[in-house]
Amino acid sequence: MKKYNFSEIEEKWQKKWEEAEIYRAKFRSEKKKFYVLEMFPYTSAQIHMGHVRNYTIGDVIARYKVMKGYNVLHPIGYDAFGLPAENAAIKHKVDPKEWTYNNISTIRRQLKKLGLSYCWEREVITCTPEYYRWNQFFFIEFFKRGLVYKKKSPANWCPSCQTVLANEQVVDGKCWRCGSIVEQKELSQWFIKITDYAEKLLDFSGIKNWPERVILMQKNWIGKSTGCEIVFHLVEINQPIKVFTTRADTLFGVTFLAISPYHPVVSEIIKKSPYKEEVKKFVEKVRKTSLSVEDVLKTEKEGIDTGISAINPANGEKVPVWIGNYVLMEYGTGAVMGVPAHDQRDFEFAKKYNLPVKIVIKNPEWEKIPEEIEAAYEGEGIMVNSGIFDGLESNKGKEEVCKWLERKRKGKEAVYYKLRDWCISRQRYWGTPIPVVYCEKCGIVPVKEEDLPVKLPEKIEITGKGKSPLENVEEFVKCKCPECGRDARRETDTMDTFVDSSWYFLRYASGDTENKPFDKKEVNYWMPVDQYIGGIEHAILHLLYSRFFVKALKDMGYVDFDEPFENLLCQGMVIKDGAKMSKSKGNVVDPEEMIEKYGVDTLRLFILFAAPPELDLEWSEKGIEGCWRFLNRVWNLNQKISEYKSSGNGNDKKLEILIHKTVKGVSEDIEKGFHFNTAIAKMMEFTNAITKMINEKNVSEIKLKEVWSKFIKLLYPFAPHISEELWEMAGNKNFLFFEKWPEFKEEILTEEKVTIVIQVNGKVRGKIEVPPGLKEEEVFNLILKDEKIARWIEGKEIVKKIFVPDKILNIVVK
RNA sequence: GCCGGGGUGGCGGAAUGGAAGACGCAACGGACUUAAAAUCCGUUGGGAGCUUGCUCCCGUGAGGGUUCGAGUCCCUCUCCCGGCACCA
Repeated sequence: MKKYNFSEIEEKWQKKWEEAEIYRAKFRSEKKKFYVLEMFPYTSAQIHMGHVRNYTIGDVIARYKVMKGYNVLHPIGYDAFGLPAENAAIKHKVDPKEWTYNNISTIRRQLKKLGLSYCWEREVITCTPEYYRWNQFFFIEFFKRGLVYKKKSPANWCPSCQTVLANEQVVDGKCWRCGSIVEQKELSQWFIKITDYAEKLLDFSGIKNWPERVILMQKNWIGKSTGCEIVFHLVEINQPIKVFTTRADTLFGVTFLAISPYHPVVSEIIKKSPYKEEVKKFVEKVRKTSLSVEDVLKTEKEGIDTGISAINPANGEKVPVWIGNYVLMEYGTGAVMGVPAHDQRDFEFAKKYNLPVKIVIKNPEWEKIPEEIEAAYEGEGIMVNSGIFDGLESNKGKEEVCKWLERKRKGKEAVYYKLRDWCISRQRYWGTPIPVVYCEKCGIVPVKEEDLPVKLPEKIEITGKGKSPLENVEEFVKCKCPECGRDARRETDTMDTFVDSSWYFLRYASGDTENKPFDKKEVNYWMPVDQYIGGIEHAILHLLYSRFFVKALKDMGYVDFDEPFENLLCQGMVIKDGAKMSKSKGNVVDPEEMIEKYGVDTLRLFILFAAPPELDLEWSEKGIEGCWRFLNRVWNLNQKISEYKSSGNGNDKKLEILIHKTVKGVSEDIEKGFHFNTAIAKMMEFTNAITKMINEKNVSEIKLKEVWSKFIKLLYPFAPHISEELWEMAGNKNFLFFEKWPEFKEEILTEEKVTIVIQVNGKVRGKIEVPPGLKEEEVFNLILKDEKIARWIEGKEIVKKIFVPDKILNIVVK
């Protein structure tokens, strides 16, 4: 008997598939399409098990959908710009481009080894001028419509390296390379106005099936809150100041105002404050401290009395104005009303500085208003000490106070979002140059469309010192103003790589990309992506930015749909010994080694079988051996079947039911939630059962061969190489890829016999084999003859019987 | 703190409110072999009983509830994982 020689088989079919170009996607408007997409790999390293899992899931779906008759698009590309290339350049003196392309060729070779059904002709590499040119094009389109703008914003700055650091390069508030304390430095940076789309991004009605948690995470990230904008009056400065609150019902409990050290009015306050020096010192101190997340949390609430006072518009009361380090400038109005009795932060602040606590909402659990409280009461209640609003429910009070203020022109209803504009400036080399020119006369001028792309200069020196590597490239910086033609300077910031990944899926979906970002007609045909697959780590940024891009492009008339990804599957991590695979833990399993040892089909099968896609997958060498054994059994069974001779046909019907059951099970497992693990289990059950039947020699060879060829088709999306080989061995000349997925008939599934479970008082007391479709009475009469069951009913009063046809009979006795 | 998700054999994991533990791994027994590996055939949640292949009891984090019947639905608690977090 010939042994299962996986390496020979896999090499053979990968070559044949490539030669026949079977995966090339074609635009065919009359055919129903299916777009399967996996998040493209970052070109910083080799392929790891996480990628194998991601791409295998996509590949099964793609192959299955083709067999189901869809016109499938299944592309791949490389996320090729970004920091790692530049870091490698600094560390090992290699050219970022060379480094990136080396990695790409490794990754491409690995992907091909995995036997994935990609349309390679559509490969996208984001660091090519052919691609990033369109990043620049869209930037300018956005610019024209006021969707990009420049503003000062703090950036992480390492004073020793003299460079800007990305958030991930700041470790414990220190520079990852030299360990100096990272400072915040105000830099003028480019922003995309994603906040204009906050409301549209909160609308998920165009999405069919995303994990609930991803939608939730996006909603929280956007963070819409409806409340009231209230105008206080600053007495000594004689100007108004706005605060935002979601609890206008607590307005009468305000005992101070707290404003952010970054608030524009601070300079005015310093001028008028009786404690000028102290206030100035405090503000400077706060502004110096690092803004990293951990630090902010650790920082204790601190503030300083400015000596300035404000008038509460509700009751004309004068309250002190403080500057507080806990007031964010980036959210709301940069100033908050302090209500210690009903806000825990304000409470802590008030306790620390001995500010009064005034209760204006009565907790229903209180019998009377307490003299003192130990914590703020943030719940609902009845309004007290609130003038005309006394006795009103706080819930209603929120709106009533707001309306009342509106009539007095001292406030209005307002909506605020946590979402901030998207900073796309990177003071880095390896990215898309921002296509803008600075002219002394004309100011900020976008590069003309016909002059795109603004090419990234090659072979430049990257030291990691100084602001941006591009600033030192004279030929790049020096240019002419597109408007007036005078000497001008080029922008040296490059774009965030999230810009690249916000529309790559549109580029894939376009056959013709010669002189345009994509072909509208083709993109409208293929899009939206029917199934997107990737890691949960992109739940917010990448997915939100892509949604924004598509919505903005729709508004600009480039596309006709408004969601990029209709269905999303977030696959779990591949872990070993309970931890994510990583070099530092030394628990990495190299996919290529596994392919060498067991073959791709076995690797794919194991990775699909070991856990459902959305759960973490524990790597197990023993587990992969189990899948290896399964494929060998399939291989050996195939030989047995090809040599099988028998005239018996007693089990033909049973075999027919078995294959229909398997087809149904596998199809449904794929359809509802991609339960590949149970689909594979069903195929294993099938082979176990068919083995027995072959040994019994009671099936006809015609039936056996017919059923077996259906099974090979089921196996194909999971283990395509071996399936294709078996298919050919059976004498077929065509590729399995173009075969129709087997169908099942429900009526064949009605078996000759069903097992009815007999329960007495809900406990299983027996089971009987009967022909299907028996009535309750018939079943009951049968069990009376069955001693084992009957003795549980004997001498008891039958209260009632519950009967589920062909399934269960439960007899309730007393 | 807030918001999600989840606790099922020795392990990975199955179970439209209807036989808990499919399938795989590990383990054990047997066949083949001089022997081992590989392969094939069995057994395998825990406990008790005897006539040794059958009977009964217990069992899905803990406690309660709904139901003829709960891993599944409801309530309380507990532990684990993930996200967010001075967002006014």
